[in-house]
Amino acid sequence: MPELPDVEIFRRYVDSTSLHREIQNLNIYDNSMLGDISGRSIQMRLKGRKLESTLRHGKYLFIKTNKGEWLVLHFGMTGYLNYAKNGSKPSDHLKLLIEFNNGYHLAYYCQRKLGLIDLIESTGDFINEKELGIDPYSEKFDFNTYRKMAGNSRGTIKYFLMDQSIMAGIGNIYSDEILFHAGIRPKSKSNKLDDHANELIFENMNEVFSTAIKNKAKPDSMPDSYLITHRNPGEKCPVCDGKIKKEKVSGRSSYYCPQHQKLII
DNA sequence: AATATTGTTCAGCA
DNA sequence: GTGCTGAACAATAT
Repeated sequence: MPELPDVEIFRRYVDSTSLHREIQNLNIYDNSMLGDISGRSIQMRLKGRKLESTLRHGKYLFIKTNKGEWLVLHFGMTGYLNYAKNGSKPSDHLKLLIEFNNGYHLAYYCQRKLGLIDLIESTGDFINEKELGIDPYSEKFDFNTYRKMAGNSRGTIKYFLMDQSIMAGIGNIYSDEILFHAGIRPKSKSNKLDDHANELIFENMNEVFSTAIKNKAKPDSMPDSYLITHRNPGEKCPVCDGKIKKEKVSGRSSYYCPQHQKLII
């Protein structure tokens, strides 16, 4: 489920646990998740180094080493991090283990192996190669930029929000959440939305991100007025009298409330 | 036993 | 080129 807010939580987690300590040992347990580099090479290049800072773009987490290289982590659908004492029993699906010289380690788990572990020289080049669009949770992102992009897109608003080459970071869960609060149905046409509708989406996008991040991106900690814990067909809408509906949009199961979310075509 | 999850990438079609 | 669908990738739950 790791989308923008989840990865932002991971980023802060690394910041508060794993920076400025020497890497004593590093192991990779699955070569199928590597980018254009061998596990051995990552190990050799990171041993004895320190992690210095972090950066997030969309659903990607970049961790800079004191050599200037960046460790890249993508979490696919099931990836997560855990910082713990060495020797503590590792869970299943351990893919990467970074042991520090203070007796603790940072572990990366990924059950369904759809993530990525990589080591790169330049985050800018990486973002270009992956054709990632602008990160919607950044200073540079303003309403005018958003409005222009939405107006130029001919597909559904759901497709637009989830297209990583337009904006990077929004997935199935949070696109539904944003549209739920904006009161617009997922199948609405992106370029048919007027300024008011676009403003609603833009505002709620920020609201949803900051709320999710504030609550550590844990579904159970989110306000009850959020869709995230009510993603069941037929369940009562948490903000009106409607009933939650499920519909395939852009290849994904999309949940919305037909009562308070308007279809704009 | 089939289906549904979750995200990315790619093939194929209009 | 754009929009969109469906498949593949993996592993698990219902």
